[in-house]
Amino acid sequence: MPKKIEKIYSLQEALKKIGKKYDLLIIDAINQLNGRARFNQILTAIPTINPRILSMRLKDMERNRLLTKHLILGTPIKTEYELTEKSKELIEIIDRLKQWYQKNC
Amino acid sequence: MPKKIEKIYSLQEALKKIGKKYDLLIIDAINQLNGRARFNQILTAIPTINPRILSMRLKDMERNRLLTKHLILGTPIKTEYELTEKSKELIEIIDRLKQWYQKNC
DNA sequence: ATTACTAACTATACTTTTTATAGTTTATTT
DNA sequence: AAATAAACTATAAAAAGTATAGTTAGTAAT
Repeated sequence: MPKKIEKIYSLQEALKKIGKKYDLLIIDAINQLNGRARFNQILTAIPTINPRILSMRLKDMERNRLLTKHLILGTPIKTEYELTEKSKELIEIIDRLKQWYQKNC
Repeated sequence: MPKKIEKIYSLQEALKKIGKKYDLLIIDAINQLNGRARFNQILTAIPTINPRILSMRLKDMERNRLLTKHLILGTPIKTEYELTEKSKELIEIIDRLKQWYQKNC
């Protein structure tokens, strides 16, 4: 997509990156867990998500550089997902969404 | 849901109101059309949406007081959808999302 | 008086996404 | 050898979204 047109659709494009049902919830959950969290911690923090979707979303968000995956060898092997600068910049937007809900709903 | 618990989940609850695929796009489209727009204008402004989904989303957003529906009698009969105060307060959040995309993607 | 036109939908069948639930893998501890 | 733990993966079913065509109501043109 050419640069000029990109600007027009940037909301649409932004939502392609973080507009799926659980994207912002995952970022928020990791943030509440100090910016770095394990698979099962995220699973517990979001009561309605199921492991299949979480796994798929994490993989996708890693590809989009919203998360960094860290393997912690040992037994059992552990994984940690860390927010990137890119996703940290969404925290403020997430907080505004919460404020909007508190005020209006 | 009790008030105390509500706060914890307010992102989840906020996304229930405006987290579906086209909700923010519809609000943005109407805003670009000066805060009030016709069905077919919105349909044209969002190239990928189809009339079935638009119709359903508009109905739902009206129920949630994100939009006000106005009937304009005449021939053919026209409808206009207007942003409410509640949805106007989302415009700033939408703009921040666009800025986030411009900066990071 | 039929035909055409327009806005705003609605119907139907199909595809994609998400859910629910159970099972797998790897490597210890007991 | 059996149990435990973390991080998934498999399968079938339900929900959401897509594509395309058709409906309704009321003029306006032929």
